[in-house]
Amino acid sequence: MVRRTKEEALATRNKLLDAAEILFLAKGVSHTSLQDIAREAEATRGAVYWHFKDKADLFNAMMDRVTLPLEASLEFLAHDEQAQPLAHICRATRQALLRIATDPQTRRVFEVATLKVEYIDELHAIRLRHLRVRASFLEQIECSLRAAALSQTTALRLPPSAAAHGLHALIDGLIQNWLLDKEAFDLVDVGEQVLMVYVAGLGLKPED
Amino acid sequence: MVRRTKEEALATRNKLLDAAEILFLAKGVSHTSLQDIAREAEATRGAVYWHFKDKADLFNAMMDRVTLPLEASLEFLAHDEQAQPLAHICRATRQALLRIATDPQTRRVFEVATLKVEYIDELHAIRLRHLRVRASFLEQIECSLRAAALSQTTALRLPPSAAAHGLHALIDGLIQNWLLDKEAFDLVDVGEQVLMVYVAGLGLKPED
DNA sequence: CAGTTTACATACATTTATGAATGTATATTG
DNA sequence: CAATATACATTCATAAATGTATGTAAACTG
Repeated sequence: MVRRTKEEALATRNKLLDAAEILFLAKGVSHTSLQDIAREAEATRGAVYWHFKDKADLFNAMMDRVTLPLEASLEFLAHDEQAQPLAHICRATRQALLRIATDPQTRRVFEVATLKVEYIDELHAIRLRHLRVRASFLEQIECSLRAAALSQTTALRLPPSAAAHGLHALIDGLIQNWLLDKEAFDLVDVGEQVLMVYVAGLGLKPED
Repeated sequence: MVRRTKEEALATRNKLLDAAEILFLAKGVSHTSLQDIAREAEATRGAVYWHFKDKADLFNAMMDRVTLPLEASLEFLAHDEQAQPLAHICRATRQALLRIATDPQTRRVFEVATLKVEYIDELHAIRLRHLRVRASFLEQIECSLRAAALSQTTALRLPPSAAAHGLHALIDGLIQNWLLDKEAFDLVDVGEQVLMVYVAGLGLKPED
């Protein structure tokens, strides 16, 4: 009917993505129709098909709203030379866990991405991005661990690559398990504690 | 047409579940129709609906074929009083990782359960079981950690509950990340190494 | 060995999602 | 201010999945 201005169009797009987040979380991605999303956003499928090619495209856009800023901050941290690499990892981890635990949108999208979607060819992009982010994260951890060992003049008890995989698995596993049952434990507190334990196990002393 | 004997019927059922495993893995659960499964198993939807109430029922049956024996062995371990609780955990973990890494059926089903299905109400059973198994696992770990600390007359650096959550997250995270990219690292080797690191970080000496 | 149940196959009715096509009123542009 | 592009809404055609209902031949049972 009424043609919208560009701002209004952007608002419509965001309402569609908001609706998608909520419905994906509640019913799963593949059990949510574009009709459902349009209805929840008080629009029609016409609007959906105008803004997005199909459901996969909409899904990726939904992911972008959350992960793009997150990846950006990760990149930022990666290029930031730190005097205390270990404390740096701990702070970054703590911040990430805090954000997941407290920001509803981040939590919603993470939960959708881990529990409410099937990693299939159609959504291949999400898998690729997941792998890319992980690779970059692993690289940074490994680098920081090497630097920390060097500055403490101690040898890591593990090859740095394996040590990094373990640290990443620890954090990742905590997040996944917390999403599965948020009452089970406090994500930020337990996260900080077990991270310290793991780092100590590697043979490193806590900085700061 | 031809009525089958009971053994043949069981064989049909298993062929259907085999087909489901393969198709679920390839296309995701919700993008696999019962038609697809019947065709892959060289049967018809009639056979599917005879053996299973619907897709959710079939999915649960598929899970049962793998997880029931696994849970059974877990229960078995739980009731087994061990003189060396720490070594006990390590052996059990190693065995689980080895099974996932080497048994194709176990790997398929784990991959489906973690990456190829949406945790929604319809499949609520899988979530409940997941939580139940996790709770039982956590309980056993916590118990073993306490026992190990006691026998070594050292205090854990963490409350046992948090320590258990960390250990579980570590193993779980490793499995999930390995399933995401099996070339990235060796599940059994890295698993064993990082487990040792974490345990050491808790303040425990390796037994055995 | 007749009756019953089993283990499916086939056919049907219904629902639902999708994508494309078309319509349209208004913002935007030159 | 005319022309065009935008931001949708509506309609249509098609495909596909589901559940149920029915058919059936052979296995099992008393």
